[in-house]
Amino acid sequence: MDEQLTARSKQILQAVIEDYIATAEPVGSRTITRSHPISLSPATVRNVMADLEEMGFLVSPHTSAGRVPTDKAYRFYVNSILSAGNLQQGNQEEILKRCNFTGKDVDDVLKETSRLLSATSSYMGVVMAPRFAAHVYRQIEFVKLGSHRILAILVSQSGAVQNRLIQTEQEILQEDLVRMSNYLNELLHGLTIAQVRERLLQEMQSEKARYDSLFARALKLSEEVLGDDDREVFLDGQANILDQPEFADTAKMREIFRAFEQKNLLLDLLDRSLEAEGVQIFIGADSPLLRMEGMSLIASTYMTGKDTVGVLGVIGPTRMGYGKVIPIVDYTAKLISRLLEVE
Amino acid sequence: MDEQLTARSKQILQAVIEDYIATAEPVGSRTITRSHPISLSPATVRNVMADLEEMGFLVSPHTSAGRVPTDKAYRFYVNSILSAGNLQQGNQEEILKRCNFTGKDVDDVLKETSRLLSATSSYMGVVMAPRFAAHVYRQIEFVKLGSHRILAILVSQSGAVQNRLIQTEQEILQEDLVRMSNYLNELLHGLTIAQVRERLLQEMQSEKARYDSLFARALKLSEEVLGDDDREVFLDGQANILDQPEFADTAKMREIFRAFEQKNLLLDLLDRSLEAEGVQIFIGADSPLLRMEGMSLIASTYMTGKDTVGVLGVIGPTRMGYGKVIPIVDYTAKLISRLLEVE
DNA sequence: GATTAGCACTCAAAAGTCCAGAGTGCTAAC
DNA sequence: GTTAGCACTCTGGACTTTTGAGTGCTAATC
Repeated sequence: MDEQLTARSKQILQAVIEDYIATAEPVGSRTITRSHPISLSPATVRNVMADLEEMGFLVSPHTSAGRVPTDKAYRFYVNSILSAGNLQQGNQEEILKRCNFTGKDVDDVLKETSRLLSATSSYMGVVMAPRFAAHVYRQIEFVKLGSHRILAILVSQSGAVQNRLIQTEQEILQEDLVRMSNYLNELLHGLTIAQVRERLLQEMQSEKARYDSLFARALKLSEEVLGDDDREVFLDGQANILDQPEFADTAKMREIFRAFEQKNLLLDLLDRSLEAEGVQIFIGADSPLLRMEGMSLIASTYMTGKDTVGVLGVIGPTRMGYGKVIPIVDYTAKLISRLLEVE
Repeated sequence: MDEQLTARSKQILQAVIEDYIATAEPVGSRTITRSHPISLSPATVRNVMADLEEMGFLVSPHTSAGRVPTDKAYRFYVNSILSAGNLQQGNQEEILKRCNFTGKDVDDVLKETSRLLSATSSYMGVVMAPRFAAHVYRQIEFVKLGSHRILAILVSQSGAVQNRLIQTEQEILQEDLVRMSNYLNELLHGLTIAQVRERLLQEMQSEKARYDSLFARALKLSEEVLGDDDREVFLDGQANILDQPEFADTAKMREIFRAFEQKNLLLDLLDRSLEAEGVQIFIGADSPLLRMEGMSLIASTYMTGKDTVGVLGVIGPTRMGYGKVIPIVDYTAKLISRLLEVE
């Protein structure tokens, strides 16, 4: 990947990228020599830039404008320049100061986290909730609301709650409901929700279900609570991208908002980041969603205990303050992991 | 309010408003005579329009543009022209087709409703959830997750669920938790959450709390679940307003998004609609939020049984298709009321 | 007396023109 | 290898012109 760039080219590439990140304007040879401590004349810089353009790191929007970094340049920047230690520190206090998670349930915490990410990065914050299936079963509870209406509440070990309103055909007695949940709590204790699902299927075919109709009905009810398992995504700070000059044009903006309205595109992207651990960076063409809109994603997985369960991150323009945002995402992911572990 | 407009002026005012709603361009005398079946010459229409301007129903952005309806005109339109029966029907099938509420809990239903409203109106849909305090207490449940971690779950009669993670200082035994919830369920049965709150305060001062420490602790725990009672607001379809030509300019757009990011402004506005029953219309200057952004709100209260509990509605530009949206809001409110009643 | 035709006038938006500035590539000198 | 110099290019902003929709007024008409 290193493609033998000389130290000088690297330095100049870095200068171009950082100027562009700061101004969102194509940057020219002159500007660089002024704003960076490079003891070269503009003419020399021009030569180097021409080479970099040749190699595909830069493009000029038209003959006589400055040059703009390509996705390839950003990738190189992130991998070879930033990782060499140019990451900024010191947002940790800000993050800690902003987060108040006390007494919230898991979903609220994650929602709050997306807000936190967007506020500290000033781009969009995104959090994908753990797949419910990954949680460990803790308890099921049936609350009778009316003669034919039951509220089923499923609680996981980590405190996530899923509830569902169920209309029943026959009336079920309160005491039967209690017996049912006792059945189930014993049967399902310690399994993950995914395992629970399998187990229910098994049991429904079992001898016991055949002669014990109450048991059978219990299985059926509990299956309903497990019904859907769409992952939730929390997205916050859309308004932030309005401030990015590259999206000033209305048509562009509309496209972006429309794209992010469909959370499934976003889900696909986040799903991919689940595959590897730690911080990952998707730049432009890495994903259909991002490519179209000229955006990047900095994502990190987070865990409960030792299981990777979800992804959180920041979405911004490719021209994003990577040096600042990467540590933010990294730190936040660790914070959430720690939080979920204690729980 | 009728301010003696002649039938002809009314007709012309209506024409101006409807043209403007359709095109978002100032409308001139010529345009009207062409697009409406009015057997008058442009010159005559001009005279009438001049009168209407005098009366404050129209303004011209500048000398030689057409004219634009004022808020006053919209109000007149909504009250005196539309209510005379120009409401369109026939969105009911679309609404019914789009809504799938089966098996969702209350919050999900309301969220889905805001989506429904925005999709059918093509403006923004907004739903304010019932104040939790208005719900009737049904049951409280404590689930022990760890030695010092308890999940408290509060269920209302209508199936709304509120849960809270609580860190305790001393460990509480499972069986004590069961006794606690039994206490509370008996004590609080049939009260509204608001009453529950008062009752808890009373009880905490009582004799019993003084000598029965378990009881006292139960009270304290349950108080925590009641902690916050911020009303939830679901807002959907922000992207829709991007399509409105009057907001094409980026600065305007940004303003709007920022304004709606702070849900408290929205809450204030919606709170006001709670005061009266049925469909209400706020146009521009009626509210600080709307005035600034040139928007209107069509809202309706909805109920559970016979209690007004929440508000839902549509927010769009003042130049909004009132004739279409009013019935949508009305019908949706009734739909939700019916749904919550059965529950 | 209400309605209409005619006309001079106004103004904003669109199209056209011009200019300055930033930038480039190339060549020749250092 | 580096740099100075120069001719060339292109965009964006300022300024002007044109166009067209619309107005208000007056005088003629129904």
